[in-house]
Amino acid sequence: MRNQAVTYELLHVCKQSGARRGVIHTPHGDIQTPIFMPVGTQATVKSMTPEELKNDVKAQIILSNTYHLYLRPGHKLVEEAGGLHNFMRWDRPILTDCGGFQVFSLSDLRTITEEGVEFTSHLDGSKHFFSPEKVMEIENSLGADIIMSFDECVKYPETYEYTKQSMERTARWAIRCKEAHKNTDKQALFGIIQGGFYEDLRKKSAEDLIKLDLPGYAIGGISVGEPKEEFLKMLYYTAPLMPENKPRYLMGVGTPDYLIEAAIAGIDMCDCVLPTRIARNGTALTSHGKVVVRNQTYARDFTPLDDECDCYTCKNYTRAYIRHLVKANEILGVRLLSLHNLRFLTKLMERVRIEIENDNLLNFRDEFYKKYGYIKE
RNA sequence: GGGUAGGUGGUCGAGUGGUUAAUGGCACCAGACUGUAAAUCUGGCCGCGAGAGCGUACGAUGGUUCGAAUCCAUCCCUGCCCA
Repeated sequence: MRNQAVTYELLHVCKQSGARRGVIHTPHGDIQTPIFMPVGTQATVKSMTPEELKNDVKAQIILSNTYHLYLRPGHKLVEEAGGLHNFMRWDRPILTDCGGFQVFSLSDLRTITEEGVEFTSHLDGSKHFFSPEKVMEIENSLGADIIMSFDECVKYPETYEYTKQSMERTARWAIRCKEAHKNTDKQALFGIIQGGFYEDLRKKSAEDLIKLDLPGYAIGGISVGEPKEEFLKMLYYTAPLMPENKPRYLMGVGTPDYLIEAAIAGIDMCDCVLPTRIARNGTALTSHGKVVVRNQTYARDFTPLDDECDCYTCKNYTRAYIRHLVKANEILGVRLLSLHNLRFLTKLMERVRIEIENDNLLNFRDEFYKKYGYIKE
């Protein structure tokens, strides 16, 4: 094997749950896993500075997005700026998503063929074409430590036939991505397992991609609106199909319960926009469940968002004050809530890592669910 | 004192004889949000009722009319202009 940009080191397997405790080595430092990765689509985790992400959230790696940075400001510009790390002043690892999710969610603006995807810019209506080769060119310019191969994220529900066709095409695109990817010593290309909610397709997708011997693998196309039991079924089916000696990434997962389940299934990395999005919409994640702090019940609540949280927001501000900021449409409200929600999830994963080391993750899950207010599955 | 423009639901503001419990914005109340076209979107927002519906409402009072927030009279109040 050539000198790989990214490698995985397994430290411990939880005897109770089978969850993995590990380290991912990258050109911009190590990542302790399992981990939650904040999303910074447009080269910024909305409203957060890199210092806040490092010192307060304690984020080890963040995501950014091929589709959005290609359209604006343009990947060549980012390259000129010295790459994404330099451009946004983030010196820890970055992962860029390939735009496959945008291909899926902006579906009325695109046409998919074997060659690639023609789409219309949501910014100015201009026509563009993404092929696997083009996506690699962009991701190479951006320079993230981990880059995702170009895939199609199929919606839920979708027919067996279409899902099969799409999954096979995604596998063919992965081959082309691997061939087109230039900076293998600096950037690790991860493959994305698709196959919708059909076990045989998931299995086939995993097999096809594993043959490519990529440095890491992701599960895509779940957590797209399906019931939780469907999600869990696919998660627990697919994760064990993935190589044990490489990072396993579950894309787009986000809620505390899903993150814990992902760890138990043997997943190392998750990302989600949820904490920052619901922050902007006036909601906090807490150890006692979701708190819609914008609601009137908190108008005179002079306690922190979460009494167990160690974040800057919780150490300094009350629910009443944050509610006031949110109601008054003050930027600080968005920032304080974003910071808290992100810290809540990174802290949750810190705890998950400890519980794995202590072979106690299942007990922790039950405790967490009880306190959070989830009904145990 | 004279002239003039006005007084509409929490607020701003449409409506100028019937399809008006009354457009819209804001405020307010709640819900949603999972590889970010999201500081967004959806619903509610006079009272009672599960509902059909009933009751009350467009400054006040009195009228015209089958029917008035809309027309008439008087009164009250507000802005501006002139003395």
